[in-house]
Amino acid sequence: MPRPSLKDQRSEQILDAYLTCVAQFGLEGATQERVAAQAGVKRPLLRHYLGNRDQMISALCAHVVQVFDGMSDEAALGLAYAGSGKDIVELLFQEEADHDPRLLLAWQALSVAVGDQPDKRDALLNSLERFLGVLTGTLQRLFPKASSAKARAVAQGVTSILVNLDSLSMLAPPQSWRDELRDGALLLLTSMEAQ
Amino acid sequence: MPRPSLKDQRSEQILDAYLTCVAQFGLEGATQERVAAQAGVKRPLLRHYLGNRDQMISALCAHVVQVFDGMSDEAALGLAYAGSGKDIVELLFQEEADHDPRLLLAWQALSVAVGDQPDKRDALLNSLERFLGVLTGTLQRLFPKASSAKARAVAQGVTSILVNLDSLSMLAPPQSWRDELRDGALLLLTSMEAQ
DNA sequence: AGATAAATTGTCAATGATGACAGTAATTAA
DNA sequence: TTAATTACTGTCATCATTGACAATTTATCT
Repeated sequence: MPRPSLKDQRSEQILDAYLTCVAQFGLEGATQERVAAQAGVKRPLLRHYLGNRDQMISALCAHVVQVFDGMSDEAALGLAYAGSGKDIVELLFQEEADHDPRLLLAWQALSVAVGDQPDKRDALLNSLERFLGVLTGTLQRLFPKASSAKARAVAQGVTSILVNLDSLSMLAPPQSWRDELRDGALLLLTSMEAQ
Repeated sequence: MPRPSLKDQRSEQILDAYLTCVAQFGLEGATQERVAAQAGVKRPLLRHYLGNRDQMISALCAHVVQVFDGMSDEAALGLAYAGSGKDIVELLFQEEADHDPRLLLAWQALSVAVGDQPDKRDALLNSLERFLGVLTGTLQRLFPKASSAKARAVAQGVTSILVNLDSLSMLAPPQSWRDELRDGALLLLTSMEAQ
C-alpha cells in the first residue's frame, strides 16, 4: 500500500556524503548544507532520514565504525594469503587500489570530537581494536616464534604509519614521504624476524 | 607617549588559547567566543590583536609552526646526548614530562583544513620536515653504518607513532596501548642495528 | 480510481557566529 | 596637567546554521 521505503538506501547515501564532508572540513565544518549538496539532496531530507544534529553524529559514528569493520574484515581476507612482511606491506600500502583516506580522516575527526562520550568513544576504539587484532593475528601466524607482545607492538606501529599516511594525504606530501613511510612499515615488520 | 603595547604578549596568550580550542573542537569548532573564553578576554579583543577570521587562522598556523619548531629544537638538544635507540624512545615518549598533545592535534586539524592553501601547506610540511631532520640526523650519528634512506624511513615511522599517540589521547586509550606504541617505536629504532 | 504511507520540498523562526565601530579607560611622555 | 596612543568594552547589523512543520508529490495496493 505505502510507497516503498528508501530509508536504508538514502541513509547510506547521506551518511557517505557526511563522511566525505567530515573528512574534508571536520565535524563542525560539515554543515547540513554541505552534506546535502554532497549527497545531492535537499537539506530537510537529512533530518527526515537521520534526525537532528546529535542523531546525525551518532549515525555517522556507527557508519564509520561499520565501514571500518568492513575494511578490517576485507584486510583479514587478504592477509590470510600473506606469506611475509613484504606481502603485508604490499597489501596495506597498495596504491593502485582505490584506498581513499576519507575513512581514517573521518575516524580521527570523530575521535577528537566525541572522545568524551563513552559509548561513541568505545565504539571507535573497538573498531581500531578489530583492525589491530587482524594484523596481530597475521603476524602471530607468520612469526610464531615471536612473543605476542611483540606482534602487538609491531601491529600498533604499522597501524600508526597507515593512519599517518592518510592524515598527511591532505597536505599532498612528496611521493618520497610515502615511500619512506612504507619503508618504515616494512622495517618494522622485518623486525619480527629478529632474534 | 603612548601606552605600552601588549600586542606581543596578548597575541601569544590568545594564540595559545586558540591552539587549545582547535585541538579540542577542530578549526571550525574553535569559535571566537570559545577562544575568547579560553583566553580570558572579551571577543572584540581577538579582532583587535589578530584581525578577522582568516587572519586569525594565518596567525594560528604561524604560531603552531613556531611552537613545533621550538619543540624540534628542544628535541635536538636532548637527542644530542642520546646514545642508543632506547635513549631516543625515553626522551620522545617520556610521560613524567608535561608533553601535552595539543600541539600535534592542532597541527593535524590545520593540516586537513588549510591543506589546499599552498603557503600554509608548505609551512606545516616544513615544520614536520624539521622534526624529521632532527630525528634522522640523530639516527645517522648513532648508526653511521646504516644507509641514510633507512634512517629516514625509521624517522618517519617513529614520528608516525608519536603523532598517533597524541591523536589517540582524546580517546583515553588503555595504558597498554601506549606501552605497545612505545614498544613499536623501540622495535623500529632497534632495527637500525640490523645487518 | 482512490486510499495510504512514504518521499520530497518550501519556508519561517530561533539561535549562533562574525564583522564593524563607537566609545571608555588606562598609561606614558612632554 | 594634557596630549597621544593603546587597551578594552558595549552593541548592533548581517549572515550562517539549525529546528520545525506544513504542503506537495510519488509510488504501491485494493
